[in-house]
Amino acid sequence: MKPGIKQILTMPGNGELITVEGWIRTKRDSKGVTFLEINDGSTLKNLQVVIADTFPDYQSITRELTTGSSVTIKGKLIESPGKGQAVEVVAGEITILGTASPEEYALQKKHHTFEFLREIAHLRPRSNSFGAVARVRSAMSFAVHTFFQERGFVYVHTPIITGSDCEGAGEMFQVTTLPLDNIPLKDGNIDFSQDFFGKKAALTVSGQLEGETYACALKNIYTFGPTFRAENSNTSRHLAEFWMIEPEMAFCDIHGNMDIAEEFLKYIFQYVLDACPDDMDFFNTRISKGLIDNLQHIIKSRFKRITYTEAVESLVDARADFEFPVEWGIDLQSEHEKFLTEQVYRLPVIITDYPKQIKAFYMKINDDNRTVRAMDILVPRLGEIVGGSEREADLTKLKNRIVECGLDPDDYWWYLDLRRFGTVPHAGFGLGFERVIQFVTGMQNIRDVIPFPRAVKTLEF
RNA sequence: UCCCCUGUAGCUCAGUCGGUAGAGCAAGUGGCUGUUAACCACUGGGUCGUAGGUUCGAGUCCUACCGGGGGAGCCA
Repeated sequence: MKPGIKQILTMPGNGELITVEGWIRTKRDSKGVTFLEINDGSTLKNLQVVIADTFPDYQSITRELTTGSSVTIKGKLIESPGKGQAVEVVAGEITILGTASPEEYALQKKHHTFEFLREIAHLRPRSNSFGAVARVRSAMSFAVHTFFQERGFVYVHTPIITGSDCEGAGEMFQVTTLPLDNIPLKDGNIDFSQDFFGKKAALTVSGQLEGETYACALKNIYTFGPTFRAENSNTSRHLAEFWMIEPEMAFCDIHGNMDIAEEFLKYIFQYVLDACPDDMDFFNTRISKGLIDNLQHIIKSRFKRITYTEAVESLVDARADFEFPVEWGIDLQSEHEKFLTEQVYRLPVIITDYPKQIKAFYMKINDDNRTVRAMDILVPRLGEIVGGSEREADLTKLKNRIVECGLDPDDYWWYLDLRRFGTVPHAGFGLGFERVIQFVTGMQNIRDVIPFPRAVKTLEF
């Protein structure tokens, strides 16, 4: 493979003949010389190409070298006499692969808002911000795998299409091949026996239940894949299609669960700082000032661990003017979470032992019979970034909880079998990948950290 | 789904008391001996989101709908 611009920029400017391939970001003319900034996505940085007016067909060729056009340029790599860069290329041979009409090409060399760039999602990866997000997202994906693989976790592919109507994590997108203009009915209800799977199917809202089955065989597993929620939520923190990381560990309790989650987040943060210094510097200076210091501070600190009861006490003691009054039993609202992470602790906070009535049926019930072994990690600005728990391993208690939650134990027959045969204490958590990217990059809107966001009434690309 | 804000040139916005539109950037042309957010001069560019309504007259006021943003709920 020919070296990309990232590599070229590290080479000595000793006159070696090289080939640059990329897209023109800007062109600057002076009398007698034209400067191009070429970007190929390998790095945030551009490579400067110099064209002297002695170049054959100088006038006509520089006219076509507009922002956005694609080129192959052969030339000598030399030390730059200018101040802004160590090396530059003296153009010897220029091939214009594709022009980009300045009157029509939307992504001109000026500042654009993220809202505008969202409307040209097919071109926005050619901008600095979205190139940087793409590289950071890729590095973070790799870090997810290296973290778990280094620790012996098995990567399990849980299904995208699920038949269990009862994962309970949110509204589901239905999957069907039934003709929507002529749905077969039986006794007035939709006859799913005629559908592709012979029963009602949907896109997964979580791979957790399936993940537990593999943890109860391979001990430590993780999933990392797309997840779908048909919630009508329109916020900067929600997507209808997002990527989730869900580790599940057998022979592990809530404390081991918290340890892994904290270690994992710190690992990811450190990895990105090491792997993407230019991009992170860009986010630090252009998107969110103080971002890097904050990440480094978090990496060095121990996350604050408190129980739900302690959290409620501290919120009550604060006597802050909350819109939603605080009392034991309520689910913590955004304002409460922000108060804890931004005012009280100024660090990620792990809250454990929530009231059972505000948490899912599968969480292990504590001896007090009113709280469960849940653990959520809250971070400043974004709120909940991790949700997890030690799972109920006792068959009878789990059955009772299913009934208590108004669910039908028959629907969970295979899930209950995990407790019927060789049950073990186990725990796990789910982590929204895009939220972690938001946190690491400082990007405000979740729709700008995924290439093609899917959200309510949003499916153009 | 609810609350608030918003929609004017390719982009970001201004537009006063209701009198038929303006700036910066981008683009085009010309200039400038090496620029780097280049610089200087000039030029072109508008169905004021859509549909109604009030009015002699609507970018401006009213209503509905659509799009965008922020917050809330739900959650990851």
